[in-house]
Amino acid sequence: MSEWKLNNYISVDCVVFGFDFEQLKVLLVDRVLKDEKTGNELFSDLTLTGNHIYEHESLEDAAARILFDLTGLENIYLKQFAAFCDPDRLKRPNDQAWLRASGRDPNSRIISVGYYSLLATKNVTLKWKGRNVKWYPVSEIKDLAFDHYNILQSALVALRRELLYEPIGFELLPEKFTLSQLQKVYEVILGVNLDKRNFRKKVARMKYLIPLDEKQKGVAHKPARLYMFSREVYEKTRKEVLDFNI
Amino acid sequence: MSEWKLNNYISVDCVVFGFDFEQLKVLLVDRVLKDEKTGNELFSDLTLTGNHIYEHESLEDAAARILFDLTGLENIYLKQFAAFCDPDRLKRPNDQAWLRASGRDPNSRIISVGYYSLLATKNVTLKWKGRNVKWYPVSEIKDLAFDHYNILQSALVALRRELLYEPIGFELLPEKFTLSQLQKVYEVILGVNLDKRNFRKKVARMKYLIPLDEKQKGVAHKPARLYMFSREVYEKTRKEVLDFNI
DNA sequence: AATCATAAGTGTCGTTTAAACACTTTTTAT
DNA sequence: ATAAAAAGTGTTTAAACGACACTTATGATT
Repeated sequence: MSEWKLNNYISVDCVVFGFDFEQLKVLLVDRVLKDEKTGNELFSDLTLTGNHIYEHESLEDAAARILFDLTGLENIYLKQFAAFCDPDRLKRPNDQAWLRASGRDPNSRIISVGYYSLLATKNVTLKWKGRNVKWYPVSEIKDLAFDHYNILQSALVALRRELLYEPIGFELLPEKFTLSQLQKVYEVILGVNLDKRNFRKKVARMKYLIPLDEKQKGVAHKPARLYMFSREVYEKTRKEVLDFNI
Repeated sequence: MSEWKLNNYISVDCVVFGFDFEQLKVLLVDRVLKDEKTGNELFSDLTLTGNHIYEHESLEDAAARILFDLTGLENIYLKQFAAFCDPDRLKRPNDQAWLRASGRDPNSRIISVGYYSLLATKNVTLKWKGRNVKWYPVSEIKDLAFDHYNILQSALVALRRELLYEPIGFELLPEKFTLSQLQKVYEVILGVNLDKRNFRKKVARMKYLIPLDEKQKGVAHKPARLYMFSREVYEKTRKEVLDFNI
């Protein structure tokens, strides 16, 4: 057993969550491996969006870069949630073939740090035209390449927990949103049904949720009032709000 | 800017928290650098306990190994809380000298994954006799080597948060403990004073806190009833308990 | 043996939050 | 004009929170 391991590679995997007012989605890349000579497709599966880090780049910067390359957006909500390091995490046959085909030592060890980010899908125009990147409903995903299914599940757990205790639901919505849309965020991510009146009573206590003098337009029902999230109010009041749920 | 970075080193840093019924403490190593020729001490400062990972070892296993080497204990509570990757995290003069003296390229990049662990100091006999490892009160620590002060603060934030939402206070106490000792855990870590009667009402609702037919001995006051934590009851009831504090 | 010092242990009340529950209103589409 | 769709709104009961003070059991001291 060597004292420590050289040639560990560090990569960042981004679990890019998106919300379209109906479902929680995640950005996945279609990984296609073709036979070098014949050009026949050997296999095709899906991966999270990820990349190795540059030499003078922090993990956070690498994650932001990946997101920028995908969406052209900056200052997206990004949260590191875990590091993945199982020595056998890239040892499945497809993954080994993929590593060989892309010129990497299939025995090298790649440690990956996971970030999740939150977006409203309608804010996003996917930029990474060179590859096949699309939104997929999280609930329909059965398996992914590498250990990415595991990473995704781990991101989901972290997201649920974060959502329960921090105001991050807004990050999955456009700047202006309705209370029903916000409620749906909680319902979809936590997998529960919430009572509309109780939900509204609860959010009414959140000072950082600012009602606007503006309503939905073009909907075939009573138009809802729009709200926005005020980060300033949140930062100001977060210390007061800290209560100890022992 | 290279496509990705070779020769990243991965290490694990363990923030080993201990509790002695009075204070929160942390295990630190006295890092002494001596001049190669004269043997004079060039500097001495404190680091967290950490190590590089072995070739076929997961991060979790590496953290458990470090803990075992320190204390001889297994199955200690261990929680990964963050990865530290700032490209300049080892660039202070002492750190550079230390890396050179220990035969490492001072320009190599070391990415460190942080774990914190929880122990009752009275359960522990420190084993790592070769080096100077001791408990230090967390509240008295002003600076540490490398970016370890930053890592420690980050561990503290993670610990406080975890303590608010999960029953981990027990991990800092002996198997059998009194309610006042448990209350003290919360008070010290969260930095608050709690009302004894309200605290007891609250913990009375925790089914996994088992009162024993046993009392403290040898104390110069009314002896307290002893309790223990039941992991089985906790696992059974945790799903019921999940409520959504939206 | 009596007293002291120390921490354990215990209950009430007013306030806040949680959870269950149904109807009216406003808009667009037909 | 009417229908369809989602917005918006209040009450009641139960549980939890937060503030607050005295009695009890033990070992130490005299």
